[in-house]
Amino acid sequence: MLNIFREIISEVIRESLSHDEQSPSLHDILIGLPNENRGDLYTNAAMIFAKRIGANPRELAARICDELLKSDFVASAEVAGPGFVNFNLNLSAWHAVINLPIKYKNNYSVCNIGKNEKVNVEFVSANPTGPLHTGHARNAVFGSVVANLLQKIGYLVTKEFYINDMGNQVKSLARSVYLRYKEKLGYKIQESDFTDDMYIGEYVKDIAENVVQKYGNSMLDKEEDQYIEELSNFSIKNVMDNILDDLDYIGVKMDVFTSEKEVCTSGTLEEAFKILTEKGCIYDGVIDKPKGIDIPDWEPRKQKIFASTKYGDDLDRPVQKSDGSNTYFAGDIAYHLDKIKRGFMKMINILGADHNGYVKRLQAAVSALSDGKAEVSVKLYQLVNFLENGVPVRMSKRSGNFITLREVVDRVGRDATRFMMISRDHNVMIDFDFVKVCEYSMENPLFYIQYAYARICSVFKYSLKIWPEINDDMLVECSKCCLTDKAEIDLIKLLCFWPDHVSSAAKSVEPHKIPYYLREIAAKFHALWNAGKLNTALRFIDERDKDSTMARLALLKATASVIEDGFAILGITPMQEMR
RNA sequence: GCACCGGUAGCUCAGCGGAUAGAGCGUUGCCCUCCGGAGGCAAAGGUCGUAGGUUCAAAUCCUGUCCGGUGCGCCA
Repeated sequence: MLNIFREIISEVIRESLSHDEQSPSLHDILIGLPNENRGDLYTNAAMIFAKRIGANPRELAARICDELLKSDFVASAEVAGPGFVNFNLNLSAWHAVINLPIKYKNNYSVCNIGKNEKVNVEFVSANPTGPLHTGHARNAVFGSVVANLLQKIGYLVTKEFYINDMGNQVKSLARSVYLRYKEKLGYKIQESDFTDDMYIGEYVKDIAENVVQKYGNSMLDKEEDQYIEELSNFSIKNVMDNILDDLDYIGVKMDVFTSEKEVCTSGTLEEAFKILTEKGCIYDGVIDKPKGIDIPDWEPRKQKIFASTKYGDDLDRPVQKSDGSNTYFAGDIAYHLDKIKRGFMKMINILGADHNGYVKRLQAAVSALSDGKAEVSVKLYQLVNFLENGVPVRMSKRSGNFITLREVVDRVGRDATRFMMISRDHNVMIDFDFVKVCEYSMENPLFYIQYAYARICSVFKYSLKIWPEINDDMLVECSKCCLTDKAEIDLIKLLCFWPDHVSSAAKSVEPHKIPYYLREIAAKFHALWNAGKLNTALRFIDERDKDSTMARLALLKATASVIEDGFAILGITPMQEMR
């Protein structure tokens, strides 16, 4: 619907542009809801484009008004202030909007801004050394919703998990499992046998049990260098199975898992080094000591370094340690080359805010590898603070007493967890209060939206008892002339902007806009519900008047459809009743 | 020292170039002959951390500055 008006406005601007200038795309034209008493819709396009055209904004606005008025949908239009165009629609325009979500269902918000371009969304990518915890929960939900949104606007999305199955942490895991394994077989093990880098969660004992099942006591007499490889692989497999279950538990399904080890042994790493060396941005040198922080045992060390400052980083970064082995960064460079080779020119990585120092070097590497053709956008999300009725829950990773993703979901449910994790801008810390998240109150927007949906379902249940024959096609076809009240039109306006909001949330990678908007829709619905109590003419069901009931049911159907679409994006199941 | 993020109503947060800055909670006062009151309506409450700058227009963009969080050589 809004695009009809965008076309008209765009046409006016196009006529005024000289031929060599690019005409504005429809997405560049803002149409919004103005404040009360200024009309139904407004656009600032005249002011935005006046400068480029060299025209007077008010004159351009006047021309836009003239063209808008030619549309059957437009009742009136006027220039206001420095060049705003405010315009009002005929009721028939709003009534036509109602049909769209009913007819197109989840496709109502689909568009093709992405033009089927491939996008890789890498998220979670937890170390395979233990179960997912709370930080991963935010990561998982954020990543999956971003993927859903990008899909909506026409990108071909691949959801990917990078398995860090190399390096010391994997060996530590194997050593930890080995200790528990010996314990299972009757050896006395002290807590002090576990060094700081080792893992002491209960899951380590579970893996050890599996080792006993599979290997019996055949591992017992082996030296570390004999068991470490076998046990690492076995442990990683166990932990990854667990992580997959955890992801499933929170409603996340990955498309691709890529192993760091495979990337690093497939020749991609050498290829990446070759490309970067040919570009002259790999050299042997010494990193300067960072200023302003104390590193007591600092000493200069010669190592292989990537000149990431050439591509906007603050410091050059080592790709090899002084003993000649590769750093984690080296593997990650190879991994991103692998993504590029698989055809991803657009990549999104979801990382915790504690990785902020890593962003620039990664972008530098991708830029260098692809001559600036590929781009990786890193979305950092802030911490989640867990509270128990306002009191912070203490966590310590070392003691193994951190909260796992599974515990959170067990406690408050999958939908509540997902909603809470996605309801804030990723740049903002979340206070996740176990008590409040479960409350049935206004402090819990999820409940409020679910309640709206359940009420709509309830109305349909009731009305179908009276007229069992009513179906979606009839709701699309029926006359909506009786829908004239402000409360009704207000709700329709919100439904009208739904596709706009989805694409704007997707383009800016800001999924939290979805829950906020759904809350607004729910609020308008609840207002309408209550309006029917004061004014019986506004009640949804009038047993003596099937026609006006159908019109109202159509509005409710459209509302329910948008809520369903929004929940699908968020990965949440709408509830038909709240009991 | 440098980098990234935040600083908007008593509290938790939206808004991120547009016309009188919004919502929930909390406070105060109203609304059930109801298709689910687990709701709704209204009032009070703000020089958008601060100082400059750009613009017809700044909470929004730029620069400085203050406060809070995070990170900064062979951890991955």
